[in-house]
Amino acid sequence: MNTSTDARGRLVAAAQEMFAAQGVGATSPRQVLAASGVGQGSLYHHFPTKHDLAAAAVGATVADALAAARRDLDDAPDGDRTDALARVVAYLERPRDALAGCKVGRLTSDQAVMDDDGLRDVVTAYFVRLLDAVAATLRDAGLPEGAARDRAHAAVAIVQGGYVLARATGDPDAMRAAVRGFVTLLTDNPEETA
Amino acid sequence: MNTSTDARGRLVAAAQEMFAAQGVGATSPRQVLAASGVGQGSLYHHFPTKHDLAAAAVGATVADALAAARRDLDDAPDGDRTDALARVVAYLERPRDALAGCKVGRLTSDQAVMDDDGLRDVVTAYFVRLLDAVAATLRDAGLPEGAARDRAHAAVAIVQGGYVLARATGDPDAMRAAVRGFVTLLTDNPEETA
DNA sequence: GTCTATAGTTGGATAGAC
DNA sequence: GTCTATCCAACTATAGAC
Repeated sequence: MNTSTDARGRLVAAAQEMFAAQGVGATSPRQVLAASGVGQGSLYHHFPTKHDLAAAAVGATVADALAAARRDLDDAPDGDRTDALARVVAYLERPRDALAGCKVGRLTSDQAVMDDDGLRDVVTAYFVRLLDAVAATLRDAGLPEGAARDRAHAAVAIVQGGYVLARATGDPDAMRAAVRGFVTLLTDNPEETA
Repeated sequence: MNTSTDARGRLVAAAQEMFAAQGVGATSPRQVLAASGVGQGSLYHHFPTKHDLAAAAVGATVADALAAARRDLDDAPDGDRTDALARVVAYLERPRDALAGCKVGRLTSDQAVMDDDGLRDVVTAYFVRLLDAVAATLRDAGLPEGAARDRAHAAVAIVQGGYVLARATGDPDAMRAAVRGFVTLLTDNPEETA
């Protein structure tokens, strides 16, 4: 892994950027190639098919996204009950490029991803782990299992739906309004029902 | 409008179905043509370009979706305060084909739609009107302007995000869990803050 | 490991007969 | 208004020189 790592790395980085901007299906290997600055032979040497390139790029993007979420959610070393709900709120309110859409969530309506078992599984794993992490934090906040899972689903849905609203209306404030509406309800109801 | 209406209608219906299933960008005029059963000449007679076909199909899909939402939200002829919140809950809990994704929401990550001013405007108008309708119903329920708008954004985001979660996890219950988590909070907090 | 050249397919769109 | 035949560009991928 000397000069080859560089070409490979540049290809993956370029692919991540283009996939985020315009989706996997709509991005051709040729475009990635042009953006990365490497030659055509290099691309097909490191990634024999488009699937291989997509797997590397999507895997890297998912790993980044999950790490970012965990930085918000797993902040406290001990189980601090009062702080746990604040960590979920911090996750919800983290500044996001709303008009760009979620790099991972957008893949769920990308035909090229959902038709490929390997890629779809990576996306599935991301959301399963994210939901688990949010639910665990809500249990730390004192919520019973059922309510924690339901509210975790709601929290992640708010973020994903916020992206959709922002893109649809062309207004980043649409996402912030959705988060605000949900956070107000969430923080006023910290621990009843299931 | 005699036999031509039939061919045109079948083309639009086929396009709506295929766009919903696999997106606009991923659907070729040739596929629509094959699914509709009409000949190639017919397609290009009624719709000179793919844009024209997409505009007709997306317009029809958006009109259907908005009408469905209004059936849930505008149910009462007078301003029934206690009933209004129930109408929003009915909108949220309406059975949906969660694994298929939202026919309109998915368009927001479709490059072919967002790059086309005409198509994007149709999608934007749908969400603006939907948000207005939900917010109006929440004001009927007694919420002040600011809270009504924020919670309307949250409600629509829950539905859109619910679709994303269901598709991502391959589990229709993921959407139901998100709706349940939100509805529980919403119905316990009918009218404070802004 | 990287390059240029090119194969084979499908994309969107048009021509011209009927 | 509808048909078949066809054009050209872009796509994914391969071949073979360096």
